[in-house]
Amino acid sequence: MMMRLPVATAADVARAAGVHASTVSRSLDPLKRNQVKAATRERVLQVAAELGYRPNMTASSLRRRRSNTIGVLISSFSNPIYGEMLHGISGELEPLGYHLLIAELPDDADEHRFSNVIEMMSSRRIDGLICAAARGRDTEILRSVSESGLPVVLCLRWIEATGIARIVNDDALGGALAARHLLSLGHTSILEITGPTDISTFAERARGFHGVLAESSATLVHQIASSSSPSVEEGNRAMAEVLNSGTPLSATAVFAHNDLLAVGALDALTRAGFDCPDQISVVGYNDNPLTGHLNPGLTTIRLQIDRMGREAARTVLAVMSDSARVEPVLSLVPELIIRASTGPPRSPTVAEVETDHSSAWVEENLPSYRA
Amino acid sequence: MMMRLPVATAADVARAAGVHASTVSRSLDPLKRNQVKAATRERVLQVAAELGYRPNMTASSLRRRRSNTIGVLISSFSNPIYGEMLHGISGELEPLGYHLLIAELPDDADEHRFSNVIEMMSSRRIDGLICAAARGRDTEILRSVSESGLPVVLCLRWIEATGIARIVNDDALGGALAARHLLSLGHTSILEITGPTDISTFAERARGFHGVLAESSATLVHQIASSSSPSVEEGNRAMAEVLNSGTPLSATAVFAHNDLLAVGALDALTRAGFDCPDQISVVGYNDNPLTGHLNPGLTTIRLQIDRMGREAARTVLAVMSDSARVEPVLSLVPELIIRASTGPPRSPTVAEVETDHSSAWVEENLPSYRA
DNA sequence: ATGAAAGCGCTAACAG
DNA sequence: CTGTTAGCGCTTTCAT
Repeated sequence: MMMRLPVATAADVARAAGVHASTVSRSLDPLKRNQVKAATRERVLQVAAELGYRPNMTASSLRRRRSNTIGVLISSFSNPIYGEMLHGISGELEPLGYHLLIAELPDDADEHRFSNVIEMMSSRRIDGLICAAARGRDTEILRSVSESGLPVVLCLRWIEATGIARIVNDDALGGALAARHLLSLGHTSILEITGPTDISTFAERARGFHGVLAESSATLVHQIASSSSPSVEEGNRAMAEVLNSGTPLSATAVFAHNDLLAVGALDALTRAGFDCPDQISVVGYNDNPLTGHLNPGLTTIRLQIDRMGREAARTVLAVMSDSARVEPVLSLVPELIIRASTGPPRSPTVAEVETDHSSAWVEENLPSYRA
Repeated sequence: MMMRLPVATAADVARAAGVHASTVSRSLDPLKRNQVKAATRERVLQVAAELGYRPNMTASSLRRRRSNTIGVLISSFSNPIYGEMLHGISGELEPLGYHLLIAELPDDADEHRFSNVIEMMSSRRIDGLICAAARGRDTEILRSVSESGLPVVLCLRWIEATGIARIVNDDALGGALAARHLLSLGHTSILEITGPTDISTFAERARGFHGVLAESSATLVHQIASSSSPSVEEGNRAMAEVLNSGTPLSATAVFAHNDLLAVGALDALTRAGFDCPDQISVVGYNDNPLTGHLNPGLTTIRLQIDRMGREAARTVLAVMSDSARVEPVLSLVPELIIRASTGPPRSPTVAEVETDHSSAWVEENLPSYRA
């Protein structure tokens, strides 16, 4: 199968077909093809195919002032949640002829770096931006970018900026689900391992969690895990620090802001001789791949990541075409996945312990992938 | 909708600075800035900063016939291996001012789709292509693309095409490591769950695995898992099929071509009452995140994915600047990670069973990420 | 050291 | 319907 790179230009095709370059352009434009006589168009398409003509998108972008490219900002390629999200975005956008300019923006990068990346993207004339890496400190930049006319959609993480559409998970609800689950099991002394709170996802998880606890008689031991990276190591370190603090562990349950922190905490607890779930319950967040197969299977909060990506993609297109009538906020509902890492506390506190294990169990639905 | 602020052009800066646009261009070009008198350059930079001037990369690309963009083809965003790889590629390329145009190309897509994506990328004037999604059937296309002059580097997966650089893992060695490990434990009847063999990674794993077995007295039960998707479900299905076939399971060990297949197989085995590793050993491949925390921890093959991405990035730059003197093949060495899912067979066959559990154990080194 | 001129390849606007 | 004209914004000769 011979295939050559676009070396023929519209002018070449025009010459070979005996027409003008603009007629070539029109013949290939789906919106203008019927401005061309069918016979002429046929001939142009025929010649174009023979020469292997592909319009030069760079020239087209320059002239049309649009690139059919959507910029996407993520905080890390290594986090499977972003893979899932990009899958959704890509699945929605590629069939429509849009392509993705993706940049990784680590959470410890400063705002300067952040605005540099955005400027680089807009200098490439992206038609819209999906930002899934926003931190509190980026509010001003994002607001001014949005006000300058670039269609922006916040995805996953939001910031305080009215006028910017956001597609997020209801993380406050997620935090509340975790809290209610632990309370319903009878836990009254709970430890929380948080992520960086200038990021909405973590701030909201904490808010929802605290809201529910405040209305109960349960006690919260608050433990900041990391202003840096919510990883297995970090969860391990945070938990070990508590365990080695001298005071015996009063908590009978742990809520970690993501699955990795939870796994790390579980490691530390297991090494310290605690049995999960008999002596300590652990709840994670995100429902990462394989969390259902851990030892024990991790109770966690599942998010609609793929759908979030798809909705963000649809929304950025909507903002591009008519920003006025775009629903500014879509908050997706998370789901509690109960597995084996949570159970009643060692010494159940009083009365009715609702063990909703059986009723709320949700069938596994892991993504499929290969190497 | 607020209008996009009129961005300053080089002409605007030139007018405000009292110079010609070409002087603006030269003042900002790192390679030509010393062709401009220092005083003039200062003034230009000053004005450019005041006006917030950013060169329009689209125009620049059109004129210079290069885009500072590298195309990357992956088979699925959902596979964490690609996240890791993109992290490496991005980490290497972004600091040098290159950006990534990434496209997802599912393994079940036809060659037509494949060449469409490549043409779309080259119509955007990508400066080079890193292909990590190649299947056997794409050989012709990739060869002709490479021969047409676009710098191409194969990453992760290779095809039969001399003249195209490749950065891959030594998957044959990986397969051999798995085989030697199982043989050293004393297994003599082994089942293999393969991935699609028109993809080099899986074909090589099988080749290396078979090579070692052929020199032993062990028997292989060959089981094709999927021409489609090597997922948990697929491993589950494949294993269940064997277990339900009527004949009792003769194998005492399973080698799955990736971790997901292994986890699925393990599920099916556990449900059928087999204890791992006492009654059945399982080896996976890839060392996905959290596999070390599974129940039991999964013995698997770890790859240098991040490094592979970095090397691929460096290599594509090398091909772009001087394709003649590029080392055409880099094969990275995989590593056996022994965990709890493998042990001696139920009825050890004869003599010296080398249990290398303790000696070859490797410290966990999971990537850190957050949501 | 700087300016003038000439496009890169495409498409919108305007004729006819 | 189709051709002509005129750039998009930048970089590169080629002069000076």
